This record gives sequence, C-alpha cells and structure tokens, in this order.
Amino acid sequence: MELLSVYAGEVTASPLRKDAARNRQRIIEIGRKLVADGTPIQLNEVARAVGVGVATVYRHFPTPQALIEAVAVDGLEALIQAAERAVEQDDPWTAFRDFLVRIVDAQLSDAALSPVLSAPTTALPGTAHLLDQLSSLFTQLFERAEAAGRLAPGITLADMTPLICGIAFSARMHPAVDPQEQAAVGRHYLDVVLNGLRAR
Amino acid sequence: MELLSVYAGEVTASPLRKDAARNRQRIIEIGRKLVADGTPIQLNEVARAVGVGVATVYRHFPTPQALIEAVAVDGLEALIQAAERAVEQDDPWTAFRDFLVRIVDAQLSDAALSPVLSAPTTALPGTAHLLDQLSSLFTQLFERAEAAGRLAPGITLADMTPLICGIAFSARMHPAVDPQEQAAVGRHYLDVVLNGLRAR
DNA sequence: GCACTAAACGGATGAACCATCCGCTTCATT
DNA sequence: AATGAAGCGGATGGTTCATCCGTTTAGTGC
Repeated sequence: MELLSVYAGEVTASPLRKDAARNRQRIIEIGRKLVADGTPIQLNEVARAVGVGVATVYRHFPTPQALIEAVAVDGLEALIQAAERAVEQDDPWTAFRDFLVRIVDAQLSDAALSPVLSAPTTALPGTAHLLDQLSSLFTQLFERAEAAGRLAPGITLADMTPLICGIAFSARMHPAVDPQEQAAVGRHYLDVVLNGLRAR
Repeated sequence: MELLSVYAGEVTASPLRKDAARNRQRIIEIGRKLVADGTPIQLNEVARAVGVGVATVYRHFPTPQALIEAVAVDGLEALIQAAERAVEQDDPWTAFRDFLVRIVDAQLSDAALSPVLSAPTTALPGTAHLLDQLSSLFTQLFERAEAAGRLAPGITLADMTPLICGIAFSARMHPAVDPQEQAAVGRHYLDVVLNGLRAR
C-alpha cells in the first residue's frame, strides 16, 4: 500500500526524499530568477546553474512550462487569498473591481503568472487545482456584480479571463521604465476596460 | 555606380535577378501558408517545402521574423489604404472607430499582422517604413477624435497601440471555433474598450 | 550565339540545443 | 550494517540551426 502525502501544495503517490525535495526547491529558486529576468527557460541551463545533473531537473519538471507552473504557485496562492478576502467585501462592485486591480497588478509584477493564467487549464497539470479554486471564487465575484446590475449587458463570465490577460498584455507592450510605472499603466488600462464594462 | 530600384515595396542597392525574385516569392508564399496555419516558422523546413537550398532562404530572410514581416506587407498596405479612407471621413469618431474595427479584424484574420504590429518598430527593418505611414495616419485619426472632445481625459495616443493589440490578444485567447465567431469576439472586446475610451 | 562576370544557388557541415537512458550513489528502514 | 528503493549524474544520440564555399545560372557586351 502506498501512503498519500501532501507537499508543495500537491497530493502525490509518495513523499520526496529529503535530498530530492532540496533539489526541487533549488531548481524552483533558479527558475524564479530566470522568469523574473525574462530569460527563456532552458532545462539544461537550469541544471548547470543549480549544480545538478540534467536528469534531476527533467525528473522534477519535464518541460520549461512545468517549472514555470511551479514558480507561479506562490503567486496563485496569494491571488486565491485575495479573492477570498474580496468575497467577504460588502459591495459587489468594489469587491469585483479591487480583485481585478489585484490580478492585473500580480501579472505585471510576477512574470510567471501570465503564462499560467493565459494557458488553457487542460495544459496545466501542476496548477489546475489552484486555478479551479481561483476560478470558482472569481465566478462568485462576477455573479454578485452581475446580480447587482453593475455590469453592462452582454458581458459574460467567459469574457473576463481574456480581457484581464489582454490588459496585462497591453501594459507589458507599453514601454515602461520601472515596475512602478508599469503597474500604473496596467491600472490605467484596467480603468478603461472597467469603464467599458460598467452598466450605466 | 549602382542603380537604386524598387521592388517588393523596398528600396535596395540593386534589383534581384529573375530567379532570385521568383524564389523570394515562393518562399513568401509558403511562409504565408505556415503563418496562416499557426505553424511555427523553421527556415530549414521552409527551404524543404519550397524545394530550394537552405542558404537561399537564409539569404532572403535571415530570421523567421523577417519572413513574417514580408508576409505581413500585404495586410499592412491594406490597413494603410483603410486608414487613408478613414481620414476622408467627416465624423471624427466614426472614422476613429471604424478604423479600430478594421485593425482588430485584420489582426484576427491575418496572423502575420499581430507580431508586426506588437513588436517595437526598431526590431522591424523590413516594415518600419509601412508602420511609420500607418502610424502617421492613425495619429491624425486619434487627434481628430480627441480635438472633437470624443475621448475621455487621460487617454493618450501612446495608449492606443497597446490597447488595440491587447484586444486582439484577448480575442485570440477566447476559445472561438470558426473565424467568423472570433471576429465577433474581437468586435465585442473592442466595443468594451471603445465604451471605456469615450468621453461622457 | 559566345564569353565572361557577378549574382545566386545548394547542401554538407559544425555548433547548439534537447531529453533519455542506465550504471552509480544516497537515503530511509529494519 | 544490510538492503532495497529512490534519486542522481552526465554521456550520448537525435534534432534543429545557420554558415561557408564550390558550383551553377542569369545578365551583359561583343
């Protein structure tokens, strides 16, 4: 019989050996650095940087995408917490808007989030579970705003993810010098879209 | 002394030999097909498909990006014509809006346009000239709309390209089956943004 | 038509990148 | 301390990339 165990936010068939867990963490750390620098992730290169054999990296993360997912976990968990706080909010529109501000900002400050939030959930074995949680919380926020009559007619839940990711895309396109300025640009574009989404 | 000559929309140091011009066209044709299918462009593979040596392809297009640019030329020229017609329009807002509809639609129906419109002009030796033309026409459309007081305060010309490309990005993210449906989604997102851009 | 030059061609080739496989090492358990 | 399972490393074969150079062909002058 195999024991089930939870680590790194995932349920798996058996716990990692101590050295393996350590290596995994190191790999994620380097991955985080590369993602932050915008360097394209090459698994062989990651292995060299960690000081570990290639196979070790490939065993933990068969593709660069998988490593990016692992790097994104922290950010996703923070977003889930933010969404949980938002559903506590009394005013539906404020809750909805504040969470959108948060998610746009998060995408701009954490480069690992965009690829995860933009990809079809089916392609994300490592984070599907977190994305489902986030999606379910966001659905509540959306439906409350809708029920309160704050959204323009014709806007559906399915429109929201594309629009949010589009805003982040726009902000990243806009040549901004420092991160702070980029956040401001993202906020500006979000305001435009929110303005367009709102019922009048 | 070298003669200057114009072909394929570019001014160069000397005209292409007939066989070279023919090959160039064939390469672009295959490139167009690949781009349309969403297949990532591999220059060696293009050579094989055209039935020509690799060197021939690399001579004409040193990078996949360069080939994409060449493929995008037709679409860019069509957009320039559309912009020229738009500046003839009497109503500033109609002209502005109709052109935006056009440019979003073009990006969704011609996959070569997005990378060219989204990239920094500096990285586009082959189409910079067309993009400048387009940009200058669009500036007129924007400034007329602005002068007519149709734009919300705080919206600048520099915001427009990112916003437009963001809309196309959003529409491409939205899982749409047929191209017609995708165009409708793009139009929908554009309406949201236009709604947010408009002065009230 | 022929000779000649410069332009263009082709594809062999070495460099770079990728990911697997398997013999060896380390951890955990008794 | 013995043992089996889990993990490790890196050599290696496969693939993709892009250059270089010997050969071919188009254009030009006669």
